[in-house]
Amino acid sequence: MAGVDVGEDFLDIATLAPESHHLSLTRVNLRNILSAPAETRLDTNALTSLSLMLAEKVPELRGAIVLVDSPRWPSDLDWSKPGVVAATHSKRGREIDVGLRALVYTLYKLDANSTLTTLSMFPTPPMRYFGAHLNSATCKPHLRMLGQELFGEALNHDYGAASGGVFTRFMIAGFSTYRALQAIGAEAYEGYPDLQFRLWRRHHQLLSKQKERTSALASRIRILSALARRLDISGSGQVQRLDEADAAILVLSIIAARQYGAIFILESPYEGRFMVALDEQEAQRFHQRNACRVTLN
DNA sequence: GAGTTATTTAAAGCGTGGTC
DNA sequence: GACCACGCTTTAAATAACTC
Repeated sequence: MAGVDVGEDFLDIATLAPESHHLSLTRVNLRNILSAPAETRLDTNALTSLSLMLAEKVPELRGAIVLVDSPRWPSDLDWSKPGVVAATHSKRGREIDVGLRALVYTLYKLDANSTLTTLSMFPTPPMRYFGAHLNSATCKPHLRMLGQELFGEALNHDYGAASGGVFTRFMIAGFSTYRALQAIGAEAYEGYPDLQFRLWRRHHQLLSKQKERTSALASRIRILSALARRLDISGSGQVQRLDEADAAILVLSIIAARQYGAIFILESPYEGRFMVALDEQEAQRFHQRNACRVTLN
């Protein structure tokens, strides 16, 4: 079982091996795909380099269930088709996002005292956003290498100047991570650390990363430590970064949900699959135990 | 009460300014 | 020069606050 927090330059991976009671943290430097050994460079490519790096640095990932904090593909493309194919199933936003909002809204309606009110998610941008960033002269070399392999000839199109913020540019690394995980036999799901922290915080405060930057990490470490204690898992004390905390909550909340909560899987053939871990109380409100699969569309 | 406008929230990174 | 805090970038949706 593993959780992956995706950044432009790094993947932070939290793993818990079967029967193990220790959480391991690993940071993978994505810029290292530029320096693949010369003897293999001809036979290999950026996505293969990434999967080799993952398999070498985190061998437990082979055959693991992995939650990734990134969407699987641009919002206007169809994941079910090979290559770059425009999606036709949904014109307004992702089905996964709509499904998640409905889930959170239902939980709120079932408990008026719930602190879980609405769900704020940054929308996944369409292909033109990623195309414009990848075609920009200032694009980071390792992102360009990954992007060229992901999108191929679709990048020959003129997407205009890269506009807007760079918030969601990290998703190029996310799309690549799904491919690399697939290549090493991992079963990947999308996950959302902020939602998992809110669902598992119990009486602890969860402070905003944006507004209370200095206390945000401490508030997350308190939630992780409490959860790890309940599960009798060591190693949560290593968490020193927000990225590590995000990776750790993904894996710990899923393990906890398997023991005394419920797991929801939102599945869309066009967008991929999303996993949510519910704490005991929320699971009881839904009269759910173990896992529940919701097929979208 | 209906309609409009403002505010809030998530995501990662970059540039600036202050301190040591 | 290194390090840290801070403000800013985008989008969609829910809600709060406002006018008429």
